[in-house]
Amino acid sequence: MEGDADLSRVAALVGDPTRTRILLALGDGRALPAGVLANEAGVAPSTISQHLSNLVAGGLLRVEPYGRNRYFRLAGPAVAYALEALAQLAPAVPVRSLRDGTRAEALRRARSCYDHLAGRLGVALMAAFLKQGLIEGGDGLFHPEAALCDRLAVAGRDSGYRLTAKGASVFTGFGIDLAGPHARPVVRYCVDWTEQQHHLSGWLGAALLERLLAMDWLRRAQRGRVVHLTDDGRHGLQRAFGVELQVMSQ
Amino acid sequence: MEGDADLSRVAALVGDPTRTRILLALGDGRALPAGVLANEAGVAPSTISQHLSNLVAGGLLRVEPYGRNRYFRLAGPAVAYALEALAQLAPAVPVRSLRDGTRAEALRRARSCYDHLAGRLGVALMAAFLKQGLIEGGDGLFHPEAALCDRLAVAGRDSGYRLTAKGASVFTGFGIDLAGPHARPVVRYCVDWTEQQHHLSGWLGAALLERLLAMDWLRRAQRGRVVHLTDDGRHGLQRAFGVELQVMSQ
DNA sequence: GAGATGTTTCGGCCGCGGCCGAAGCGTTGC
DNA sequence: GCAACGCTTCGGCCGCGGCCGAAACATCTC
Repeated sequence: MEGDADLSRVAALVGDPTRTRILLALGDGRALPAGVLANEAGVAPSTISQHLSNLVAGGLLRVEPYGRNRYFRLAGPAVAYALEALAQLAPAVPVRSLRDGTRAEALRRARSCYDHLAGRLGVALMAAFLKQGLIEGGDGLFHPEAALCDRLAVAGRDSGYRLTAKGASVFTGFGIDLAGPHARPVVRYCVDWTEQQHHLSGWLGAALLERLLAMDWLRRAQRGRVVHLTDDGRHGLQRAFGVELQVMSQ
Repeated sequence: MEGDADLSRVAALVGDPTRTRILLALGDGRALPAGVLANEAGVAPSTISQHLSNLVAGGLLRVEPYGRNRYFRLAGPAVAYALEALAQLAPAVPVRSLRDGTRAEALRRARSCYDHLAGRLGVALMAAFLKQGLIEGGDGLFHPEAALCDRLAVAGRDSGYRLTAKGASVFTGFGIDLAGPHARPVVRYCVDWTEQQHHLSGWLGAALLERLLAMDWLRRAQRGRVVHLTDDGRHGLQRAFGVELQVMSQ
């Protein structure tokens, strides 16, 4: 009979308007520094700081210090699920909650993360690249900066993954020009927030997304970070990289 | 940008310890009067009344007046899902949340509702009885008292379902003695809370559960309302009533 | 080092909201 | 009818917690 106390404490954390704004701002898995969140929530830095420390103490947020900034993000998919479940209960417009439900699903399916692919599609591509031997490595260690996605790419360290000779040839054949120096590491990875697995980022990740959009294998949604896989794209990715995509269309 | 206000309002409703106790007390779909809830939560009647009216206004609870009592229950499965999702976030013991998860699943699968069967098993049985012509009728109208399960069986009105001649014969052959007067209607139904479909209650519902336990086709869990279907039970129910039970074992 | 920027800690103000007891209203039962 | 019971409404008390500004702390830049 102590579970109720925990439950209400967690719910009370979500139940403050300012904290709700914080959680929703981080709802898609981004990591944002305290100052940005203060601005977004419309409260003083001191206030946001207290809220953030409460949310971290309550296990809803994780904090990743980086330089003089501290980046906050949702502690995991379970937090987002809880937010979705609560949003279902909000009266508001039932139509909107339905549309938002499909939008959330689309976001989980395939989205852009800064400048590269994320979601189930991003994870599936990364898995295919490894299986086909286009990329190798991955030391299994936890690289904290990877969780921040490309946001901090310039400052990042070795990702643990390397492009293979076969990979260089295949990607070149795919229309991606690998020659010349690049301002940032060619191969990096992020821990995909919804899938909890790696997806490709770095220079190659960005070039790949750009190329897929140019070929019309992917299309950006009008608003937001969702991308849609076209029929050409589904067939093409399977032929080019052996990607197995179940119900990935649309 | 008004969704956050709704979300935080709902979360704030859950985020009070007393209200959490109310919600958890109703967590399995029961309907309880205000006085019982006041007792359970340990607050004065006036206090519980305010909480209950807030919860109803917030769409988390439904109220069903009956006589001089007012019965409260969760507004729907979505509320229970949200509570489960929040409970997942409660730090506590991660082991416990896993066990509770399987317990919640078992509860959804098959449970006793007062003195008869509910959950997926109860709904599947009801469907089989209708399909086999053991019971007929069901006028499709909403009978509010049905939602209260057998708690109010004595005071209930006509359920809309009738036992057929074939049904009388089959149930008699199954070892249920239908002869003689019964203190309450033989056939009644409840709106199953997790499945949102009808399951059998009334005198027959109680007699059936009793018989299934006696035959060791069902076993009660040590604690709580969960019942487990034995292997004999799964095969027996399929043979006797043509019940299709997919992954119902254990 | 000095200054700029980002973040946290502290102290104090203030309002929201939970709590109770008393009184009011509706239903049931004799 | 009157009494008992269940629940709600009202008024008032009180404490928790969100809010801010000021100051301290940490980190990067020059």
